[in-house]
Amino acid sequence: MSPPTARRRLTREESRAQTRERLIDTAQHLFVSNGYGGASIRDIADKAGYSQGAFYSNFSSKEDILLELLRRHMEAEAVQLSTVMGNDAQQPEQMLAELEAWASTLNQDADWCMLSIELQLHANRSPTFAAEYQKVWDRHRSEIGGVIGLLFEKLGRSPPAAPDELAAAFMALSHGLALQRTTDRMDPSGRLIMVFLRGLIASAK
Amino acid sequence: MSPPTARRRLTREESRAQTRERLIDTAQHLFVSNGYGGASIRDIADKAGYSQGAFYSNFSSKEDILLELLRRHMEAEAVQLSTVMGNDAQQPEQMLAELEAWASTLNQDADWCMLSIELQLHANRSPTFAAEYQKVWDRHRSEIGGVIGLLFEKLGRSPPAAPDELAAAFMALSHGLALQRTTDRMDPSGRLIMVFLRGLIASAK
Amino acid sequence: MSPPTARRRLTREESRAQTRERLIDTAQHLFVSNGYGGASIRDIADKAGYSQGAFYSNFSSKEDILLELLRRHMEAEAVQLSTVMGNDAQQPEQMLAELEAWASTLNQDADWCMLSIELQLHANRSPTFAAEYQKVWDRHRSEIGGVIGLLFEKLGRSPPAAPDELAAAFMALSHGLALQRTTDRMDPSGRLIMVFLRGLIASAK
Amino acid sequence: MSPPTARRRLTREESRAQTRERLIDTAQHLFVSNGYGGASIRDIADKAGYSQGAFYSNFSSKEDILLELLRRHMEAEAVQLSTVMGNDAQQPEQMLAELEAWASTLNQDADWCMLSIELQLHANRSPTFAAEYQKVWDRHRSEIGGVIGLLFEKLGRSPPAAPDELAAAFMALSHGLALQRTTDRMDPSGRLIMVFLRGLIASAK
DNA sequence: GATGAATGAGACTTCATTCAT
DNA sequence: AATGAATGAAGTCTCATTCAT
Repeated sequence: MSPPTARRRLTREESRAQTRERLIDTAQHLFVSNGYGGASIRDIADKAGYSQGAFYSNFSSKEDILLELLRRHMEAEAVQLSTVMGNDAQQPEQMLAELEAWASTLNQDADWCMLSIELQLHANRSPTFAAEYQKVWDRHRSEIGGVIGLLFEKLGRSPPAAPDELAAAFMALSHGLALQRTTDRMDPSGRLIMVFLRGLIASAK
Repeated sequence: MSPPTARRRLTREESRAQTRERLIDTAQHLFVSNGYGGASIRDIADKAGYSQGAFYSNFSSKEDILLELLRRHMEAEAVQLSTVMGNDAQQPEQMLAELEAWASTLNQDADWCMLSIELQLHANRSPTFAAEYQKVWDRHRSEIGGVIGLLFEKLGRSPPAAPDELAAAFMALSHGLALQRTTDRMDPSGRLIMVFLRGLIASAK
Repeated sequence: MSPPTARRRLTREESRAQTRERLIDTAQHLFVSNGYGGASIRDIADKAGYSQGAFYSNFSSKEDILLELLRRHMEAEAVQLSTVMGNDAQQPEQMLAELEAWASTLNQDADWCMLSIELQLHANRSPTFAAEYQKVWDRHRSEIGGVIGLLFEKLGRSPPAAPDELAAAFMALSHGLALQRTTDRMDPSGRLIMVFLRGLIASAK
Repeated sequence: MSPPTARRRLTREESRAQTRERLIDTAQHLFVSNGYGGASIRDIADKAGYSQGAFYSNFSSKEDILLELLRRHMEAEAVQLSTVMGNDAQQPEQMLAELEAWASTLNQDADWCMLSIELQLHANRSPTFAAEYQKVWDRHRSEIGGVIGLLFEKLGRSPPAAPDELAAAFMALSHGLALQRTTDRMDPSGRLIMVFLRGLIASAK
């Protein structure tokens, strides 16, 4: 009945998905700028253009939407990493170059890192959330740890600490730097991360 | 004035100071465990053993007590650093040893780092607070930056990034690691910081 | 139209009737256990296995389904009473025995009485509902009153109060006792009602 | 400073007590007319002339104020009963006369009985509340049971059911009749209760 | 200096109901 | 006939803050 070229009216499922998506986006922005506790559901719904009830027909609670953000965060980070580390037959120089490319992405979106921090903070406070968080976190850390281990292996050197620990340290560095970020200052996160990584390599035997 | 043997009744000023002190201590604990937003003034007053009114007799607002915590935080960190870096005629080996001692103190009290994070988070959200925070932060960073610069100087090498940036990075690392801390896992913060520092030195020319 | 051997697909009307029936049953259970105000339409629909929309396809409002329950309640009580009081040429002893049988049915289903109470409570609060309720109630009371009047007549005694009042009192007694019912205590409603009835007869001249 | 004859400014305690009292009174009226579930804390506070916060600085929850009403209800009923049954050396005729006086008080305040019903209903739904309720209820029932037992003893007859059961039945009767009460009809509760009581006596041997 | 009752705004959440699908 | 996403009002409760005592 409606011509295929015209902007089609959304099906019910699409419409629901759109609502969900808008709420999730808005929630992310507000969690980042006001913190999880500081962002109210009223604000999220209002800014997304819906009623509070719409929020609750899409999410069971405030924590529920944070869980959804956690899932997406993890997924996106995994995708990002696998994109960077795509070709498996690599020279160490290539790996370093790609790591540098990856590190520089961290600069782009401070929001992204701030969300990590909010997730971590909330995990420290809500046992329910902590359980989910731990799974995601452990997996991500061990993926990065794998990359680091591989790098040192290809360089024929032994890493100065367990790869997983180094992975955690790099994430810590990145989060800590995000925390320091102000709007008026240029952000050196990516560069500093590489400085530290080169240092580790230099000190490895 | 009061007989030395009897338990002296506190003067009015001492009593007031005691109240202040107890409120500050309690506030710190609660800000750390619940976050600034998650800690209520009623909780602070209750747990400190006072009424809400007592809080407002000593502090003008919730942010006011956070400012006081900020001041003390800065002061304590300065003292800590100057204790470690006391003797100014030092060999690089001594400096490293003392830095290691300092880094290990960071393990001791996760609360300390979490407070840093809460301060930083609140600075990102409240312009009033941000102004005060920036002063303290800049000063502290440049102090640590000084130590790092001096270290490289004594080693006769040039640091792989501006000393202030490196200082910020080490603080970021320490905060990021504190954020990861769970009760059940041993905390490798101090050790990792030294691993990274040695890396920097190794890569410096 | 449909082959008699196969499980016949429900006609549209039958299907609708089934939906209605299930919703009514579920509503009754929930009104009884949570009260009219405490039972939500979402709960009713969910527990009945339908959507909220299905509810509104069958009933115009929450009060509407309560009205339907009222109608059925009245009808069922009338049937119950007429079953018990079926043969009109009776001896007083027979009547008492049959009343006893009837009274004992009140023990069986506390839910039944609790529904009466919910209906009465809602009638006290909603004028719309009260109008309908009053009709049903008056009719039921006068039916029971008729039985009581007849009993005393056959006994050749005059009742110690207007039969309708006595009827109301017996219903009150039964409802009040239902209200006291707890799961862990055996319910003496039927027996107590007979004790009171025998008392009335004994005191009548 | 203020003359003793002038309307004195309330002390803090008096003021608090006044607030509590007004909230309790208002709550009772609203619970009776709208039911426990139908009365909102907003309404209670508003009609009492306070903010919602004032409610919560006097009661910890909605159930808490219902518990307070329960306590007062019990106390008042105990007082009422002991007033009626004051002189312990009584003739049966006196006792009956006094019981009649007591029964007639039940007519006065339908609200009183409706509150009983709300208490009972809520006890059937909230386990927390049920525990408290049971204590009060058991005690009250056995007090009335005592009076009934004594009456039959003085009459030299044995009651046609356990005195406690009879007590429960009379309370049930009174509650059930309260439930039937409408504004436009005169209330025969007291009279009917006496009719039933006389019946019991007449049928006792 | 300290109290804590009271405020008013705002938190999260549930509800009866509507309406496009 | 039935769906269920969305609404807007209302629910219980907590908060930072004020002020008479």
